Amino acid sequence: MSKKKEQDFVKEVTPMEEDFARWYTDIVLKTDMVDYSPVKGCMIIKPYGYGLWEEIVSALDKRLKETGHKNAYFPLLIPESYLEKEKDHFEGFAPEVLWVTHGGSEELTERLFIRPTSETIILPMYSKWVQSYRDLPLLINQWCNVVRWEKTTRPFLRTAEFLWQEGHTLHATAEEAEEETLKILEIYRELLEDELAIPVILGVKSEKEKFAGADRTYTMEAMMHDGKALQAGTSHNLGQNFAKMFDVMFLDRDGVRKHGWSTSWAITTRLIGGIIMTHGDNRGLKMPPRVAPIQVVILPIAFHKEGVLDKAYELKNELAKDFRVEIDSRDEYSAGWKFNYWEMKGVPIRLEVGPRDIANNQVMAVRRDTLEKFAIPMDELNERLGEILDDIHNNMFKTALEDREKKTFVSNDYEEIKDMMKENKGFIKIMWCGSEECEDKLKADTSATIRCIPLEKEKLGDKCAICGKEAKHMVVIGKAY
RNA sequence: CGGGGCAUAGCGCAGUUUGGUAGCGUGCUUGGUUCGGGACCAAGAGGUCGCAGGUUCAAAUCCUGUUGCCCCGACCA
Repeated sequence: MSKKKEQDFVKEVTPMEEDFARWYTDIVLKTDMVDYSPVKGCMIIKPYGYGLWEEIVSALDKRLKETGHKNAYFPLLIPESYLEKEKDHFEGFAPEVLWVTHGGSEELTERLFIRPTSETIILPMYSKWVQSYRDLPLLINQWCNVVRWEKTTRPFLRTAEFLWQEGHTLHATAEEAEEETLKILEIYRELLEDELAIPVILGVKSEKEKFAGADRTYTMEAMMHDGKALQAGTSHNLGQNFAKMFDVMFLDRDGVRKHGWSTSWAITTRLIGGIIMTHGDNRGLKMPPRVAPIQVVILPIAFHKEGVLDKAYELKNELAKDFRVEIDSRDEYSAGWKFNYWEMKGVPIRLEVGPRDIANNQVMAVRRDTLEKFAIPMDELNERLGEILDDIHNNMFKTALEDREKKTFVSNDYEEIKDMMKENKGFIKIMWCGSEECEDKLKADTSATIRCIPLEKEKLGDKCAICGKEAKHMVVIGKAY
């Protein structure tokens, strides 16, 4: 299809080559995922955006339950006095904490803050609940909202209030805590790659980039269309740091009272931004089939003609047994308009049913990922659609992976690294000595950061690309959201 | 938090320079004709010009303040 013609179809969306940020905003608003709210940085997640979140939630929640985690709910408000014990950790969050000072017109005797994360309220509870090694491990997760009073906000990517899950576990040994941290990282990888079709690089954060109060932060990093990195989820091994802060102790087999070993881990509504910026194109969204709120949309064609509408609804009922399906029988829009509308919404498969199809006992199908159009015999429909959805998933993953590979470079020449980052080409794999000085220098010179030290090690040389001293790790660097 | 831009009908914009009856496109409503890649005709509805002060006979337009949104940087999931 010609450029010009393609433009006409999607006149509501700014092309991403022209202005990536604007493209993102257009998509997010015009596909009815969010709206702005009267409070800065707070977004309204509309049904189509929330439907996607619900699918993400259910895919992850299922996996967490299968691995023995239980959901609970802790309060939104935390008393100020709970901060005393964790001053260092809290300093990281202090500038973006929102305070509650009044109940009605009366000033509270003690200020409350709205959770930016819940370690502060959860760990003190654990210290009350845990007495013996027999109480461990404690594997709790909560789905909730948190508030971080951010200055610069963008829908999904950075909002003052966002939805997430935060897991908080407690273990009897360091080994178990480390094992848990890695197990969660693997679950997150499955969620991203097998459900959202987003390829990720698993790795460890540098000392500088890790969560305040963690011994070790594992991360998964994804690459967006513009070559920037999105931290898509983190899993922290907190060691005994928080247990010591909040006196979380248990009596072990050997009769000795010990501090527990804790972990925490989270994914957020930011993943929706990741889906948009990994898969979207100038026609709009491409929903990964396994979490798409609508997997199949049926468009009855020329449905004033006898039998068409009945057939379309009959089809819908049949498909609803296996898929999330919707029918668009609005009379006030033309077929062509609806094609573009549902493509912008990113629905993976569109089915057209018209008089000609009914006569041939078939439907016409169009894939959102390839825009291929083909006929499917009516009696094979459910089976074939299942296969096609899988194929769309695989194709989207493959395309995203190829895109990332294309924008991933290797360099050990600092001048070249600076030049490449100036053009924001994507990720660069470099060797690093491990010093914070080099990390700071890189950031000052290029505004890129060390995204992670990948779990898959590679040796690209002996010397740090920044200072030339002996290298310790291969790291992936990039500009981040 | 620094630097820049914007705010007028649901959405996109003109009008602001030079103060003087609130406009256009699209969408919306009603009726009709259409219907396999953004259809057409006709008639309608819709606005305290972001908010608060000020100047003036008169303010969308000039002045002051303020809020929100967007973009680029520093901090963060």
